[in-house]
Amino acid sequence: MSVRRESNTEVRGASARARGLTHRHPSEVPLQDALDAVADPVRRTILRELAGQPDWTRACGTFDLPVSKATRSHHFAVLRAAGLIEQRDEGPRRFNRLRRAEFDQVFPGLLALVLAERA
Amino acid sequence: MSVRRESNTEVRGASARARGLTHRHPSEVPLQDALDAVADPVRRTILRELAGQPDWTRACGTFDLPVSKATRSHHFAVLRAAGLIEQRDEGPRRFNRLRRAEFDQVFPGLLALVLAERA
DNA sequence: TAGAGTGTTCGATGGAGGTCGACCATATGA
DNA sequence: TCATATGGTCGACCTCCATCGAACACTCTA
Repeated sequence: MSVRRESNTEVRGASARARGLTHRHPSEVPLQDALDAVADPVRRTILRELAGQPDWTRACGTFDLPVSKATRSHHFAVLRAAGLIEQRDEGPRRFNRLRRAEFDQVFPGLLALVLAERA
Repeated sequence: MSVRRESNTEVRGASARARGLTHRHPSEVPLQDALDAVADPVRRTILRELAGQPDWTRACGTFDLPVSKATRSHHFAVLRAAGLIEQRDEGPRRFNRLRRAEFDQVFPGLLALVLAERA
């Protein structure tokens, strides 16, 4: 019998993993960081795939990317730091959401260029 | 007496230097190149300075940049290849013009973000 | 509690590109 | 023809970052 066992779904309070998740609102992101984030082709692929489906339906591992697991994780961290995506843990998986409106308000047109890219 | 001496102002036909000038219309520029061009802070400084004054009034050497002559020349070549500027020789000097409308038509909003940057 | 699945961290590596000094090319004017 | 000024080219260097394998951390289920 453990003390203070809340629930296995972690409804209340962040899990140990989620606590390490540092998000950044687009309004706190320098243009330099936004451009750097968007200048990488792998990251643009992530953004486009993410835009093609509803929020919170894509875990990090479900993206079709030509890189290793470690590199993939790195790219998601960059996108998070650039205010381009939001992440939420659900069990062992980490689901993603494109911060479309927020990002577009700070950097109007930039995300649209990425999503319109035929690649 | 040289044969076929046109004029010293090179009104007709390009000068030897100008002939080596390879321009690229924004419509032929991949998004990757546009983003790479704009992701460099020195190049953004050039674009902002250029936007602050009328076309064809700024020679390459008149920009206040924290880099050497060689590096400066490199940056102008990148901007030219990205369809962001147009260059024209006038005597020994090379004058610049921001391709604002053309670029904005292909990459709407991108240049505006750069010019709005407070830096 | 053991195992499987998902994702991160760490250290190392390789390549791309920004940077420079030196030299070269062109244009103007004395 | 020479001197000066502007700008480009070349080769070398160096830093940053994308990349990887391996090990680790967390979550769920048996």
